[in-house]
Amino acid sequence: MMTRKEALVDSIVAYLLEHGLADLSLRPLAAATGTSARLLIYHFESKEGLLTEILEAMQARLRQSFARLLEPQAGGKQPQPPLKLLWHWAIADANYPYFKLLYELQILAIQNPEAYAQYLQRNALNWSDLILSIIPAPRRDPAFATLCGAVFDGLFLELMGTGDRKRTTQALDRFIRIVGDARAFRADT
Amino acid sequence: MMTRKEALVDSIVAYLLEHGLADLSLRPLAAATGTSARLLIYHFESKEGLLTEILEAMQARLRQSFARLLEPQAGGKQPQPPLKLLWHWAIADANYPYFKLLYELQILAIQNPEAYAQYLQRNALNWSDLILSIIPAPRRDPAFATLCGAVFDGLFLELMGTGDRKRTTQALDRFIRIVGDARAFRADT
DNA sequence: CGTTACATGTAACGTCCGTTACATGATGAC
DNA sequence: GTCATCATGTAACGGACGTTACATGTAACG
Repeated sequence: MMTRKEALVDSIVAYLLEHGLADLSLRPLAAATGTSARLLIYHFESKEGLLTEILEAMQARLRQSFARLLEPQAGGKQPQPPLKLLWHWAIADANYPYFKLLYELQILAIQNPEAYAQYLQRNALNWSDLILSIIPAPRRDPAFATLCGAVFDGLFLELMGTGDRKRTTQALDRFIRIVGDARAFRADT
Repeated sequence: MMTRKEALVDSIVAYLLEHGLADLSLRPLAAATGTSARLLIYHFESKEGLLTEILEAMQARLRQSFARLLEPQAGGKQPQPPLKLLWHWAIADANYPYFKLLYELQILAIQNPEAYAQYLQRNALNWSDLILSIIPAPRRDPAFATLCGAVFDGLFLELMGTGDRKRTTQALDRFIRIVGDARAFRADT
């Protein structure tokens, strides 16, 4: 059975995913989620507490989704390059809005750390570590890991700006092919 | 001779570069630039007008700086890969804050187009076109151009988050080397 | 000197913000 | 049935917001 608050968290998550963080304000949020500013404070102590809880809930959902991504690899699927696997997971309809929000948080924290950095610590997906972990060991040096993370971030940014899934995905494929072709990574050198 | 307003624009640009866009408010801005909210409205009509003018001024400065970057290539410098040239220009102390702000604007416009997209149109550096234009013609296909733009954006994002000029620059060098090595781009295939 | 245009100060308007005080339903325990 | 606990509604607080009304200073021009 779902408590009132859990249902509320669901609505708030949905609202934040749609409207972003920067202009969040309690009364419109309350109206959109069928409650009142009074009750938001009652359940979450403060706006800051609300954001903390909601961002934690989001992070938990993303982690769950990520775990689900890794499961079926035991099955007989043809193996995809890890970067491509990660990409299609991130741009899937179910996960895309979460990433959008986390990128917004990242930028807000850069420009206004006093206000937003506190949420970032809790919500560091630790993206670079995650990407590093899926890179085959022989290539696991800092420069290449940073590059892979940047390709991912940059393509996602481009996707958010243009909505062009096809072109961004092709660009990722190109990257993967170039890396595969590069002399520095081929066995015969 | 500098009019009062031109001097004011300078101060406001400096303030915005330091504090970002998302939480801009007239009274603190006025206090920091030695004027009053009353006068800001007087000179710029409205907050929206102020942002429009200031962002235009920023864009003009960046364009000037970019023009200065291209000039000395007539001289006897050793040619750098275009991406690397662009990168060192963008992360130079004088330009870095402008890029930071433009990335913030980009993200804000993605999450809240009603409020911010209007500024984006005027301030589209037309990044992808710019990057496309510096790519040698034989490689000028959409996927590769998108990839180069993404590498740039992603590395800049990483730089903003971590401040690690060295690692991000090394990652760019790695990208350039990988591209140079890739079979798909070598003459002997 | 008077006029005109630009520049500036003071104070307020109405609105929204996060938050709180206070009262009151609902629900289950004893 | 009473009592405690959770939940909720109404209304307001003090403050910040963008903006405006109104008066005043300043300076160049006739």
